[in-house]
Amino acid sequence: MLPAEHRLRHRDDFTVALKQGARAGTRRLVLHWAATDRAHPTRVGFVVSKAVGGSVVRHRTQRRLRHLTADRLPGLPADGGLLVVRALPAAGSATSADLAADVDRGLRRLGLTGRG
RNA sequence: CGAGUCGGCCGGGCGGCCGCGUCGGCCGGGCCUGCUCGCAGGGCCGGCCGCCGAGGAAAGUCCGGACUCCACAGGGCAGGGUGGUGGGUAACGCCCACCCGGGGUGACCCGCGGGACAGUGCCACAGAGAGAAGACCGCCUCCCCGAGCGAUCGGGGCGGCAAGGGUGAAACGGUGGUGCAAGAGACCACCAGCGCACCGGGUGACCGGUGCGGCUCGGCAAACCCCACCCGGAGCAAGACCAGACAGGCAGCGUUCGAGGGCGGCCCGCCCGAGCUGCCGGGUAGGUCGCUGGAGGCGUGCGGCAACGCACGUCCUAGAGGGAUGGUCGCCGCCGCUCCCCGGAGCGGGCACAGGAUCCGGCUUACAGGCCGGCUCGUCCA
Repeated sequence: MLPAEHRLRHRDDFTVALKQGARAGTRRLVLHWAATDRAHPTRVGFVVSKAVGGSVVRHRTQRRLRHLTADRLPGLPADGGLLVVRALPAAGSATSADLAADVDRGLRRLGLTGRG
């Protein structure tokens, strides 16, 4: 799991990131980013709908995304924000390398690569 | 050896590295409590090490229980469920054995298997008639008309009949005889079937036998219904506790002449009872427990046809909370494709169905590939 302080847990937070945040789409993913003024570490959540696949496929996809995102967590802005990684149907049949490339591409478009 | 049938089991294996989660240990930091004042205990954060870490269906959420709360879990109605018999079990709609009916040469398989003389209802199409039913074709006596010498034939009518034909999933017994104008359980014999009595076997469903009776009145209960038995309700987001935040106001009903409540409905009984309801305003996303050791797995022995039970020994095997299993590499097994020196090489996100969420017992559904065993039939050999 992600450390508790980095977990996005409440439905309202998801809504804010999805509806009000900046968006960057790739073939397999859509990343949503909403900067907040709260003094709270950056929180990350995942959305993997049934369109991606069955229960096994959905869980595997979310695990891959969580590990990929956890590796990149130190590079994200430290002053707080909400990041939601949403999986598109193509994510279910993608390789881990493909997903990693899409995560990096999405973060770059949102201007989140590298601390600072 | 071939064909078949039933049952049990596995469901990729081994290893390296990085990462994740529970638990345990060690080290460091800071916090709280206690006192004999430098030690003990508790929990928090970080690092390192070690153990363990999804399934046979974890699934569908269809039954049954454990557990929790509703004071107790009471009666009746309504409602729901089950439905051959006996047993197993905590319990079941599950399992085992047997009975009955049907299928198969057989092993074996299939059956939502109580009641249709308690009542009501339905039986499409076809058909005259679908139930105290019915007469279309048909068969027959008699009467009338016509033809013929006549036997007889044709047409019509009052009646009788239900054997033969025809319809249908189904038409109220079957075969042979007596009988008759023609016929018919009208009567007789045997058989089938129904009912009753007795005898024998079985715990029982039921089976076998003997005698008698009236000769016989279909099907559907997954139509209503009747009978027997079972079911109080809600569910781990149950529920218990800790910490913390806030702000109340107005209206209605009520405090022994009692509001309201007792978690699906109604009535009764019993119990709790000083608050309850509506509107406006305000607050709330924290933590701990429940939470995994159990009707538990495995082995041996005993009882039982079996399901299963008992005794002894032995083992400990996930516990999250937006939810831990991901990535990568090597070797092997199986599969597919390509290549050729016919045995290897190369390629491949190939290797099913599928991911725990309180826990068990079942059922049902999905499933690549594979292993083991019992039994039956056929063929061949001894």
